[in-house]
Amino acid sequence: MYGLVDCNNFYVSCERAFQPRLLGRPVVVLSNNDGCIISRSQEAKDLGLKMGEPYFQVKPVLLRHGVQVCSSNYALYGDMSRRVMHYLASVAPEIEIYSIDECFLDLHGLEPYCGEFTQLAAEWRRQIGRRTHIPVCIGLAPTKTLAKLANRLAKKQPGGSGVLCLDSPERRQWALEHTPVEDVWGIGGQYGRKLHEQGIRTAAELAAQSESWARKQLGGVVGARLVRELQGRPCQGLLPSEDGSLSRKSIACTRSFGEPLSDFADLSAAVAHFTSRAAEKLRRQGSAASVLTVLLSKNRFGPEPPPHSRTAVLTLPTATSDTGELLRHARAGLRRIWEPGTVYKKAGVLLDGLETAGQQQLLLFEPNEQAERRAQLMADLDKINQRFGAGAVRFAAALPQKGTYVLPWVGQSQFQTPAYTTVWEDLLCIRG
DNA sequence: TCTGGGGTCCTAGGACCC
DNA sequence: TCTGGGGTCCTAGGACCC
Repeated sequence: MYGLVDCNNFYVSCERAFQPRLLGRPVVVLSNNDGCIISRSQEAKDLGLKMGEPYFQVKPVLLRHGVQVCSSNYALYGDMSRRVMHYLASVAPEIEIYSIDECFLDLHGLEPYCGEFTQLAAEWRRQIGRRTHIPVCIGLAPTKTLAKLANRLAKKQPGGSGVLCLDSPERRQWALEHTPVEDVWGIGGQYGRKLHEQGIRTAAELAAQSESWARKQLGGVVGARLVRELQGRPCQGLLPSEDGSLSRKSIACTRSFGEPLSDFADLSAAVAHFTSRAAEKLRRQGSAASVLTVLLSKNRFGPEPPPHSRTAVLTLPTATSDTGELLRHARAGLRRIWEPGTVYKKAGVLLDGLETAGQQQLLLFEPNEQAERRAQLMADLDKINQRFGAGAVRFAAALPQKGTYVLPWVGQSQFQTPAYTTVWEDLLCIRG
């Protein structure tokens, strides 16, 4: 049996956990620079507000209905996510953290120790609510795809228990018949339209197709796997990891600017900042990168025809996780694509060709003191920043100009809430 | 005026090589 | 009129997921 735990309207729920006055009211959370709506409470959904809608377009609607607006607060969401995942990892045999607000559970082998999966999941759900104030729903089924489907139905039952277990063929058939085909995991807009044209409207009708048909219609092996999983035959297990956190094949740090930038100096500082952040993520998962991509984008909504972005892909002489070295390559990449007089709206750094860190040193015949000292320096840097806050110690290349700490690429977050759980100064104060 | 970020996987044309 | 074939890399983009 597989489980899928999904935090309901996660970002909004995190804000509500520390601001109970937001309960029962329409709330939305905005993306970077207060750009788009990325999380909505049920009340906000009921007003017809859509995922990804630009804030400036729906502002009148938000005002009219008194919708509470929050800028995104990733320090808070990341920490709340860790708490939920940590609890699940302590009670389930295996977990796979699928995203910041979702994780798969592998419950195989647990059957002898629990009478009813439904009761067990309901207890986990209750515990998560008690410990974090984050509401979750749990779907249980013999495959990951069916667990996703069960979760979706659990969420839709008004006043339901928040748990749905598809442990019999009859329940699975019922669930498939009550799921529109476009809501199946892996069916997006394109495939959804295509299936409707062929008269396939529900997950049940899709599950009734043959594997060879799916192979032809839905992108080869991926489609065949999807149909098998809907039929209750598992073809994907949990992805392996030490603690549930997936080891990524690529790591990115990209950002739209608050104000458009043109100067090489500004863009260089922004790219250096993104490189530093990406390098930190890289070291956190114990990897080294052998390919670095620098990305510059113009305004993709502007009147200019595409292309709107340029990339420079650099193959590094050896895989590295050293911020200093990555900064050198990033700067060289930026030089290659930057054009004077061009107005840019976004930049980014992507790290690919990831290997396990340390491996590449085995290629050397003698121990490399220099490399060891650099590795120690990076470890110390990460330790200091973990203790005193991100960016407490930085490379000078990631500073905008001598003596200033104003980052020209950082935009407005008008409705920022405190980082309640990760910054001492932001700790919630309750007066008795 | 303002329209996110981080992933995975795939496609397709052109350059270049054998 | 006819004018190789196959491989890799580079670049830009699409589809899908959260």
